[in-house]
Amino acid sequence: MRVEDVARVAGVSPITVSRALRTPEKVKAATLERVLEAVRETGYHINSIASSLRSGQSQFVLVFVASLQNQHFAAAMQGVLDVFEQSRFHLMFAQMGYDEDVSAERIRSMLPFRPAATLFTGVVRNEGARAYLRSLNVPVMEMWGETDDPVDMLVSSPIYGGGELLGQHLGEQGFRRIAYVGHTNSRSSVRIDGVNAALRQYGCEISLLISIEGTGEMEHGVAAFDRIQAQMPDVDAMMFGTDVVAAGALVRAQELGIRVPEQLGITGYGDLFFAGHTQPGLTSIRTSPHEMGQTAGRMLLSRLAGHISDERIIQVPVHLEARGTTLRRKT
Amino acid sequence: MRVEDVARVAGVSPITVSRALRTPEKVKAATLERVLEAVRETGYHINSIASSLRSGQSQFVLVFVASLQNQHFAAAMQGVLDVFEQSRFHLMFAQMGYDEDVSAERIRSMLPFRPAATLFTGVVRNEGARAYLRSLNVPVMEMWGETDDPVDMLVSSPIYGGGELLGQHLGEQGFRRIAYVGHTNSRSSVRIDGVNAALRQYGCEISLLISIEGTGEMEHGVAAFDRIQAQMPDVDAMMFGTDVVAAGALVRAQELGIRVPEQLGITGYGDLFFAGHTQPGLTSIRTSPHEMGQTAGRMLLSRLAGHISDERIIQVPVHLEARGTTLRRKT
DNA sequence: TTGAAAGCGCTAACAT
DNA sequence: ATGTTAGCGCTTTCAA
Repeated sequence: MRVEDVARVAGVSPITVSRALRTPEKVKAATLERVLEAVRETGYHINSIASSLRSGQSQFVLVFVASLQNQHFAAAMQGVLDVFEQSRFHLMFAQMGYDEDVSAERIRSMLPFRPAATLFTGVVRNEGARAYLRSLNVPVMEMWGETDDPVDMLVSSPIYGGGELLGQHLGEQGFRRIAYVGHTNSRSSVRIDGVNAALRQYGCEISLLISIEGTGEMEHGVAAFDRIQAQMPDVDAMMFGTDVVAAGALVRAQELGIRVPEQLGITGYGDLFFAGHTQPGLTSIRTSPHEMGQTAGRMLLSRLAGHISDERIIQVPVHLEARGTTLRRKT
Repeated sequence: MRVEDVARVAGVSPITVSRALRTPEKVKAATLERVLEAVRETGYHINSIASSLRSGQSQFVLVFVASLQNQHFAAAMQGVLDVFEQSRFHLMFAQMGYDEDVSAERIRSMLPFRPAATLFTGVVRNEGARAYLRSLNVPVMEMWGETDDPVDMLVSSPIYGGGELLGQHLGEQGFRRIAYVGHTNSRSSVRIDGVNAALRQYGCEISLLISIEGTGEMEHGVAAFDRIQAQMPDVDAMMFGTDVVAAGALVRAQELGIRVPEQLGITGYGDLFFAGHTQPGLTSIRTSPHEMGQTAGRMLLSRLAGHISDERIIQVPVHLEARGTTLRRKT
């Protein structure tokens, strides 16, 4: 089934069929009706390959995702899928590492065709890649990163602010000898800065920083717990970059009979499904990844529909979930 | 940059460039060398839109995923991404529901271009869709379902077998009054059949079946726990379709001071990251979703490379992880 | 408002 | 082993 077939059935020329489908307002109502009827009758579906080739505009949105095994990214991508579901666009997935260092070459290799838009689960730091993306002249969505200067649009979670909330809370609860365990790349260091800024009001900062890489697992929390106890016996709070690792540390504390939060405070990040159900409940920062994905998807769709907005940066707020692992004072 | 440009630099005709890239063995070594050098020099990347249009073969693998918020599916998709990373194929993601009832129309709407292959995180039950997929004449990969008759290929997790392992284990540990909480659609009912088959050797079957829908959450486990206790006060084991829901029930049991496993056994399914770390450890079935994704990806790639195998169905084995929530006898 | 002609970039089919 | 010609299905450009 090709436009030609539909055109014959409708008694018009192929180009009129094309117009009826892409820009119906440019076709007389009666003609439009005939064409749509012919489309229904023939079961025609556009060949978007041919369409893309000729028009130079594809219906592909290129999505670079750090890892689908990271629940936050997976949830966000589901949000993006939800939003694009009803649109004429298709999502193509490719991997980027965790390091925000997508090269221009990597992107270019994914661009045998001109994508309608691109989306990254991170900020693109590589200057060559940024320049290349700008030169493509299509909407670019970055997510999660903390930056004042996105290539185009940014939907982010206030990482610095999340750190501040935790630091503030720990300070308020009287914790002073604090260790931090997590990624220490550019993205995460912003969070650490936020923690320290808040803690300074209480006359302290993070005393010990332990760097872990890759996807955090509970075992990492167990190991980090022991390492911290060895290096810093007077530690009174441990902060973890993700809830999963924090949960591992919590289990370890309980094995060793260390009382939480009296002797030791523990915080996670991300407010995963189990955070409210551990014993005691794990203090964490609630981000809203699925909502972030939907927001990013909607912004892209709106832009693809030709709407231009001045709002280039959207912050989806984070919330402190103060629970049993740190609550030791009435507030 | 087009083939023409590369051809000029290499001093050959465009078709030779095309051949050098697609079927290097059909080009003389010296010519190949010159062409590849010219490609490097010009930074040429093939326009796969044009390539697809002309050749009728796209480089798109169409992936229908139930939900990326389901960790098993997300992990599997990451496995697929890993495998396709180095290939010339691109992955396009679309949604299918949880209900294994993808319609032919839904698939057709995603096929304005002819995909090189398709992959589903489930079994396609709809007969129209199955017929349509067969008519496309491209590799079709289904995953997870229990079926003797996949459209083409199937990488599955032995659902019946997983149920059997759990039923056998519970029987052996002396549990007899058993409730099951989970999905009850066609996919899951196979698992329940497996449980019952094993339990029959011990003279019992599942006594109470509670159906829940959608993504299981810990709260569902709490609610189901209370409902079971009310309807079946002499229950001695509760089985849950997913670890998350099981973890909710475990928390509830502890709140109520019910001793696990002495008074009550609890099982999950999926062996999520936390299963070995709850107190006591949660007995579960370990599937290997990331590995399943890689296996499925490799089978597709192999098929796309022209290798034909008789192995249409691959079972990625599951393992019983017997832990504290059910271990009450020396075995 | 509609149509005719041309061509997007590549590769199949057919030569040589 | 390499080249020539033509055309995939659509939509741009230009004309009526």
